[in-house]
Amino acid sequence: MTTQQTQDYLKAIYELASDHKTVSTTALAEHLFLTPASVTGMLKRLAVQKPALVRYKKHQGVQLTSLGEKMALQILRQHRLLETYLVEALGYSWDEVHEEACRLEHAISEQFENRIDAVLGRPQRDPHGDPIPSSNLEIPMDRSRPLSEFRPPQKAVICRVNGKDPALLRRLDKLGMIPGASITIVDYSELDQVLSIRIGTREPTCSVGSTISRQVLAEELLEPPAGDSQPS
Amino acid sequence: MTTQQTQDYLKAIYELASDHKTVSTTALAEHLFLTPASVTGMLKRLAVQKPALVRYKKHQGVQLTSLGEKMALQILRQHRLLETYLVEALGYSWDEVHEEACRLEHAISEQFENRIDAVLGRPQRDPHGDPIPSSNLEIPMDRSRPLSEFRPPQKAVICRVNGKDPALLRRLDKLGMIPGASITIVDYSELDQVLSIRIGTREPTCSVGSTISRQVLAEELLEPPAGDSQPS
DNA sequence: AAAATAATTTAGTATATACTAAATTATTTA
DNA sequence: TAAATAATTTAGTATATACTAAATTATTTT
Ligand SMILES: [Mn+2]
Ligand SMILES: [Mn+2]
Ligand SMILES: [Mn+2]
Ligand SMILES: [Mn+2]
Repeated sequence: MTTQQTQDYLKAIYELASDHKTVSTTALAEHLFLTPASVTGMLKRLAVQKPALVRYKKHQGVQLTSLGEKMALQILRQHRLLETYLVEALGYSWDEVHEEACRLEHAISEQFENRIDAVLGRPQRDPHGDPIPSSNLEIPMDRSRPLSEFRPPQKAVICRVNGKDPALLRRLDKLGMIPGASITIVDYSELDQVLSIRIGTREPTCSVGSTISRQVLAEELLEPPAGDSQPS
Repeated sequence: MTTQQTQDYLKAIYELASDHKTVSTTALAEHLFLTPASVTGMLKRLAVQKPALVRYKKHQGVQLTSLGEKMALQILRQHRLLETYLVEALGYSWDEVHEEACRLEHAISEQFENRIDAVLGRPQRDPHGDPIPSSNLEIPMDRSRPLSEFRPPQKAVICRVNGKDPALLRRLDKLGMIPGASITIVDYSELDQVLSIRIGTREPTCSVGSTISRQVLAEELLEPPAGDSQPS
């Protein structure tokens, strides 16, 4: 049987390994709120078991094997479906779902997964805009970038929010910086990296430091060179 | 923190101790599919921890302390609310819910409990007719008896079904022997303890052995001595 | 009540997972 | 490149929980 710990480790490795980069012991330890020593121990176990879930060589970080990645995607699917269900069906707010989903994801059956997927109408994104792996574990990659890389006068659409800190999420919700929102970068201060952003057509604009702007991902909206038709 | 094991032990002790009788090591072991030796070990731990969850003396079985009973009722509430939710909101059948609920009950938060309780309209009974402890952990006791104790020509209303064996539950469902059904005992065979029962006004009657009749609880329906008004 | 049987406990072991402190290896700085 | 710093691993320990085999205690039969 695959334990809760195993599942959370695999998920964490997947999340930290953008593309297929190697993940360091320390990064994992921080993400999971464990000591590096504990992580080393666990990684060895994951690497040694048959079939192996990770590739691990001392001092060189870990990677998921393809089985490990499958399992990570499966649990990620469960996590994100659950988050979506909690919001859509049970009235949770988006800052309350992470913890609950992180416990439930280890307890639900395939049947449960299928039922909530069906009730929700096979959603593609969770409340934070993160893509939900399909039932055959395919996951669409978008070309979003952190808001911190945008500069005036770019326009963009917010597409997802990293990080699960409830305070951050509540703040973003209050500002209206939620997935789907259209924004315009109106100013940037080099000195303190504060971005001034117009959300929709709202006034006044709001200002966010890099702590926030690094956590919010957006896709650039290219201004049509001429004409006034709606962009598709 | 109180672990999943602790919660399942407490629930099992509660369920096996009808009234407040003492529960034997062996009975617990059977109920939990563990060896008696393992149970002894766990009971010692539960008895010794501060505050104690059970009272335990060698060779004399266990009882819940009042804290242990509170915790058992809390987890029982979660179990039964979940079972109800799975049936009502997610389309499970009553033979599919036990296992799922027995995993989920350890993973949900108070918030989750409150939400499903609200969505369901504060149900009093789970799909098997078992009473759901209220949020302040009060549980109504009914005066139902096993069907095996009934004799012709008694009439009764089925009020709950013990046991979680899916095969039994599917059988009962097919027969129409579900909580709420009115029945009449039409025959009893001393030799093999088979009861013939009319369910509602259905024909033909059905016959059940003691394996089934011991698991089905019913409340006797006293025939009004005269008149044809509806009994309240 | 002795013998037989059943129930229960003890002793010793195993696994998964976490921790701390110390040792080692890798990377950066001077 | 040597020293300083950072990252990682090793070694040793702890906890919760389960198991098996053997020992003990309780109950039932003769
Ligand atoms: Mn988790
Ligand atoms: Mn999410
Ligand atoms: Mn359970
Ligand atoms: Mn039930």
